[in-house]
Amino acid sequence: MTLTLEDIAKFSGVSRSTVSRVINGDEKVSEETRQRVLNIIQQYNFQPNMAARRLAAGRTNVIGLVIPTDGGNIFNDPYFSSLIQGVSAQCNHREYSVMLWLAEPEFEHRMVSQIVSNGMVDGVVVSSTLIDEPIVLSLQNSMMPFVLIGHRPAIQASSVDIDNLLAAYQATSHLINCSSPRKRIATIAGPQNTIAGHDRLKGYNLALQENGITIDNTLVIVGNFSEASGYSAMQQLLPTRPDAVFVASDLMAAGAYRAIREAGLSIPGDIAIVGFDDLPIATQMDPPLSTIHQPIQRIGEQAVQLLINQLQHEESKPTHLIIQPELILRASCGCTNLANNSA
Amino acid sequence: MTLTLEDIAKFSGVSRSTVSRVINGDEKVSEETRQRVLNIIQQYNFQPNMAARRLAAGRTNVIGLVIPTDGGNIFNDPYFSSLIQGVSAQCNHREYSVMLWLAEPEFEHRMVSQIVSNGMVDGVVVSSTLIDEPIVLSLQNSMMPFVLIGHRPAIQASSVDIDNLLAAYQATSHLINCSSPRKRIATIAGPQNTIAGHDRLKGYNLALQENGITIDNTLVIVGNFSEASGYSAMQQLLPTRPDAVFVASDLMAAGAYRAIREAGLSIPGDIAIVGFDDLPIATQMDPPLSTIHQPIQRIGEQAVQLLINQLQHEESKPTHLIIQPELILRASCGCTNLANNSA
DNA sequence: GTGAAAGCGCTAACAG
DNA sequence: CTGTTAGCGCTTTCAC
Repeated sequence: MTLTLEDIAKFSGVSRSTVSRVINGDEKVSEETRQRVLNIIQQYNFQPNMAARRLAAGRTNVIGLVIPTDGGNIFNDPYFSSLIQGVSAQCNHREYSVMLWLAEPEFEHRMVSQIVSNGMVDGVVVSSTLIDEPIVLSLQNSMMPFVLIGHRPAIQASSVDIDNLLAAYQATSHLINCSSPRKRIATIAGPQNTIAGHDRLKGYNLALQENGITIDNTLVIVGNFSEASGYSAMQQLLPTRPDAVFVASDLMAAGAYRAIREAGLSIPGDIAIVGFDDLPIATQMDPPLSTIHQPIQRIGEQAVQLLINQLQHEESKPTHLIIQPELILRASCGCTNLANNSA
Repeated sequence: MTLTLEDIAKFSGVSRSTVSRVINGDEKVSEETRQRVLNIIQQYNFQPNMAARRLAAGRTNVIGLVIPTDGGNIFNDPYFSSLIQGVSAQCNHREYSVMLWLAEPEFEHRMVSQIVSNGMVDGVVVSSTLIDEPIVLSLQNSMMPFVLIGHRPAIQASSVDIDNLLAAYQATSHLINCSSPRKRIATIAGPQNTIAGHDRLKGYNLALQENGITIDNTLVIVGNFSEASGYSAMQQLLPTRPDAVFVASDLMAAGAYRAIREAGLSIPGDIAIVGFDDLPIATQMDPPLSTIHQPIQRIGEQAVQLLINQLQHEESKPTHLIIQPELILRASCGCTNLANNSA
């Protein structure tokens, strides 16, 4: 039923190899032959069989996207959706397909051996949120090319990430110095076993230090990036009477809003807030949330680009893309300078 | 470097065929041989090469998940995230992998021919939101087994879906008859070229009819399921002074809340609301949103089950799973009977 | 129960 | 520039 190279060869009066050459863009085919074959291919809408191709050439034109789920319902956070979308879009452009692995811990072991040794993909993009991600280590020990989303200095692989530390530093500094300056700057941090959570807290600390503010541990609550955790973190924070909070994710900021509203306080009047991520909800919050913009989709796209370049050029030395953060000022920080506003 | 069947055969002192039999669970292998081979396999953590397997057997143990994106940034809606998660989880359990195709319209054609003819997947799950989804038609004309998410009576394929019409009927009826009954029942409907949008509007109409309320077209505004469209739809609705609104998605309900709040009206005091989807945000809205629960993740899982059963048993007649809706009563409908409450 | 042998559809030397 | 020839690693008759 489905056609093979052989059939196309027969139809166009050449050998199988020539058809293969045409398909793979080999230079050494006369223009005339090429056109003839191309026509036939198009006419029959011929698609070479991936499995055979893989077997013969060791290449699948498929990349894997690995997202560790850590047991949590990671998908309440649009972060991963955007990532998937970016990865997928770039793959479409480059004529690659994407194999998605949501790495539930229980299947992790089987998944890793699959990924690295059964030849389904040419390489993988790994969303490496945890500082100590076992999958990343396994990958490191394999021959499988991969690129990380999330910077991991210790790992010998390309990566793309936002500068979390700098971003948090800027956000916190802004709270301290903007036109509606604050004194008691709290933070709702992310989990400290994640790179982002860790670095963002470091950025917060740095900003306080540089502005001569001593760090008060009662003003630091660690959440888990979710709305619910932001809510309860804010409840814990309220008795300490902060007048500003740097929140390490927009989702947690939404939770903080809820707690503040319930306490009958106003934003930014009583408490100024700056978030992190610039999710779509940030513009719809009341008041609209000042936050750090993360071009998540672009990050996904760039990870794929790095990976494909690496696959095609056999480049050996890792590239590290660090994306510069951008602070988006809206109403929640009480800043009146809205030059940089958006939406 | 990586092992082959041949290697395992050598190590265990049998032939390649026997190893293959063991791996594929063929009965005709002596228990003793089986154990010996199994041990070696485990010891070396051997993974059979998928490409070779596919080529020889015509089976990949990979299913495709196709999500048409219609150009929109579909991923603001957690619906698709949950779907992906459900599909992925079930595939993990059944030892399948999932190939994800976000069908951007521009790549649709190429994607479809890939899907159906290059043998990367054994079958596909398609999220069929549009009534007239071209991909579904192409699939229909191919030999590729597939199951639909979203009911399509005209299509000869298994499907799983919620009973949108009944759900909308129940939601609307509740608004009319609950302990805080209403008269001017409006609706913010979904796009009428989607199955869900269409059926939910039908359910709304049916409920009005059955309760002897004449349908007033000024009380019907069509949105596109997004927060923003819910917001502007509600703005259009406000001048018509509805006292209740059935909103065809929770995201739109969030937008409606925003418009109502800005207009200085209260929920459910001035306007009662019932949403649709029961997204995580529903419980966090203020007041918590009464809505129709959709077990999206389960729907994804069941679609995979249907597909895999079909693949393994060569079943021919399509199965249609219709999931019964469940109305979750929270505070937004003004109903005091909170027996059914959640979260 | 087990092994030998014939491909699955393609790519990649190697000749010419 | 093009055709011939070996496989890639596995499954699956078909003998034994």
